[in-house]
Amino acid sequence: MGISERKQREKEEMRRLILQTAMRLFTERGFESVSIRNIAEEIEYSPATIYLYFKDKNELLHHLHEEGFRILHIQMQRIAQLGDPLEKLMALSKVYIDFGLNHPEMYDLMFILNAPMNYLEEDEAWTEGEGTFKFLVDVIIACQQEGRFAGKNPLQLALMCWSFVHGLVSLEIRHRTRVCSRMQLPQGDYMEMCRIYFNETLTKL
Amino acid sequence: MGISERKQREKEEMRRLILQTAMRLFTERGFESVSIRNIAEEIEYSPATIYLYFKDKNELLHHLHEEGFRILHIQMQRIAQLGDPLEKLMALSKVYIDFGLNHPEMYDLMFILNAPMNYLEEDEAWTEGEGTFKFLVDVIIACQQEGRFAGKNPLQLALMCWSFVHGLVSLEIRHRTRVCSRMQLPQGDYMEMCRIYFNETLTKL
DNA sequence: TATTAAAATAAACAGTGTTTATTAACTTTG
DNA sequence: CAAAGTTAATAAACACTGTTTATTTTAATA
Repeated sequence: MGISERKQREKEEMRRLILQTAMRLFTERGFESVSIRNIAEEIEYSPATIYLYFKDKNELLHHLHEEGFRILHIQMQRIAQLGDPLEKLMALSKVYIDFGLNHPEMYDLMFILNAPMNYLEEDEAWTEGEGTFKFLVDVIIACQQEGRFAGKNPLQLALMCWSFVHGLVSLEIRHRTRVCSRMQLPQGDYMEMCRIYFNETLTKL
Repeated sequence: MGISERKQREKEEMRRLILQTAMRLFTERGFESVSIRNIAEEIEYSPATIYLYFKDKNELLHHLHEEGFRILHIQMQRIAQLGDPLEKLMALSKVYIDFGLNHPEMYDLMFILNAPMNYLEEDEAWTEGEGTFKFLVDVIIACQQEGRFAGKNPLQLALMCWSFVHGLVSLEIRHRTRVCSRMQLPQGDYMEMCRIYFNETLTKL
């Protein structure tokens, strides 16, 4: 009997419709301006219906944050084709920064907002973040196999690199780089800073 | 006639009472769990009274964020007494990171949350942030006067340093360093990372 | 077709930031 | 001192929020 299979399929389609609509509204209006009611209205269902497909708003946001990681990982795939590990590191940071600046709402959800983390249990792993982090660690280990960053803990170096680019993106997204706009610092020249960081400083290790 | 002066003083006292109570509740329970009604209840006034002293919640949060900068600046004063500019840079980053980790709610408000920025007009300066940033820039210029970081834009270097430490603190505060807890990276060894960043890499410029 | 199971919803609950009309308190003036 | 005027405080409402429960509608099975 294919009915239960069709129902399963319809349920899955509904979940995707909700997620898709939510994603569109969030990126259009921002997270602070979209409610469960707004999403329900957009898909022409009652608010309570959404709770038949998602436990609460945190679960919904967690799923959207997973979707964000899928998009980021697609961008990251291209880096694997590069030869030089240090070039990989530069390219990875460019992909990361571009992603953050081009999809600020998505980046917010993935790396700044509490909601998707609140969905996780106390000791539950943040698998999406771990996957991305491991990608960075592997690039750094590849650098070390070429003799760079000798004797340094690759995890520590990875966290340092991540902190640097996350700092740049999150200060920008949350409008703290306003301090620079009054000064003569050329705005948005993030890759130049990455070049200094990776090519001129980190490589000296 | 000292009556209007007394009234002025009472108004100021009330403002301070509200701010003080708000600060206490926010640091106790976190920003997401404290409402205007909670603050009003705590000081035994009606919610509407708070709106006689502050235009809206953004203004209240902006004032609290100013208070946070005052606390941070007090910590930063001690650095002026140090001789070596590079030591100053290290000490400054330590003060900044310690502040963030010891006062996560305050740091959140100052460098992550949108609210205090939303209070500012479109083209209005973020004076608190600029003051702190300028302090960092001056330390870096002092380093350059000793021959370090030759030919580099001090503002750019300042943003790089800030991004690095902000990245560390904000990833920690928003629970993204969870990715490290599963791996063998020693948690919370932020000053070691700063040492590598400032002493082993930046100084090579 | 009647019964059973599933899906969707209306309505309510408890909360939020904020505004308005009303009351209470105090200051100034006649 | 009492009346008028001014300021401070509030009760109540508005338009929201996330979420739950009891009810109704829809669809599948017997």
